[in-house]
Amino acid sequence: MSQKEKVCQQKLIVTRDALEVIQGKWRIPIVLALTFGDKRFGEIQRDIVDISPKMLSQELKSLETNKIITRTLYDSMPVTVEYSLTPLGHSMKKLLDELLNWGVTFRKEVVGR
Amino acid sequence: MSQKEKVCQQKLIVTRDALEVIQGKWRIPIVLALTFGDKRFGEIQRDIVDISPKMLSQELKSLETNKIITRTLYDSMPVTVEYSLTPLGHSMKKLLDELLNWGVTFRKEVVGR
DNA sequence: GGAAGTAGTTACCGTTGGGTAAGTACCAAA
DNA sequence: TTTGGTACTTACCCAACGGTAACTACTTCC
Repeated sequence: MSQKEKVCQQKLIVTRDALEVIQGKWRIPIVLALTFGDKRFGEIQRDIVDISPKMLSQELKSLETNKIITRTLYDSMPVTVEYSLTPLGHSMKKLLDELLNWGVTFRKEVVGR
Repeated sequence: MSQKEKVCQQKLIVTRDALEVIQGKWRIPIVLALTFGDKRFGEIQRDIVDISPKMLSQELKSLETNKIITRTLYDSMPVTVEYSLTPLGHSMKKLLDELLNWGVTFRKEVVGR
């Protein structure tokens, strides 16, 4: 196997690992919403209007187990829960920026505006 | 709605549009493989060892309709087909780099190398 | 007491993403 | 004529992703 092919193989492995974690319709949008500051369940739901509470709950859990966000319960009245990005979550910002950037490019090229 | 919330909304819209195009297990890996040069069907299959011909064919078509790759048929003996990135496809390189970068970070943090 | 807001959970169901296996069609070399 | 290489397509099936709707539990406000 050539050097080039080896590099290709390694990049593919790492990229596919990363993809597994951020796959799906909702995980990236949730992380993006949290880059604007810590938010409560209801706030995220209001940002991402068409996500159901079931999916939001499910995806928040998945992001928590992958150490991308943390869940903090405040014993206030009424009980509130805040979600925030971990350092690992914050480390996704450049990735999110590039995704947004490319989204703009794609929009111009294909969608036509 | 505050200025911040408006920005959040707009970013969410564009990002979700972009996500739709690159979603799934295989599209990003295929594009990544093609950043190493134009390739034939069989070559991509050898790079991404566990992709089935069905999925490869299906995802190549999807990438073609979204103008990310082009399909060129060479009337040689035997007939060969080459897939290559369009300018829009090439514009994904920074995104792929960041995904790889983050993949490395994630690996260190969670998988534990 | 009833409504409304907090943060979810549960049950049910349908679509689609993806896997397996086999088949197609063409050509070349042995 | 059989094998092998090119590039797929087709049929079948299952699990996971995601949607809808209803329900829970607690508290405060009216």
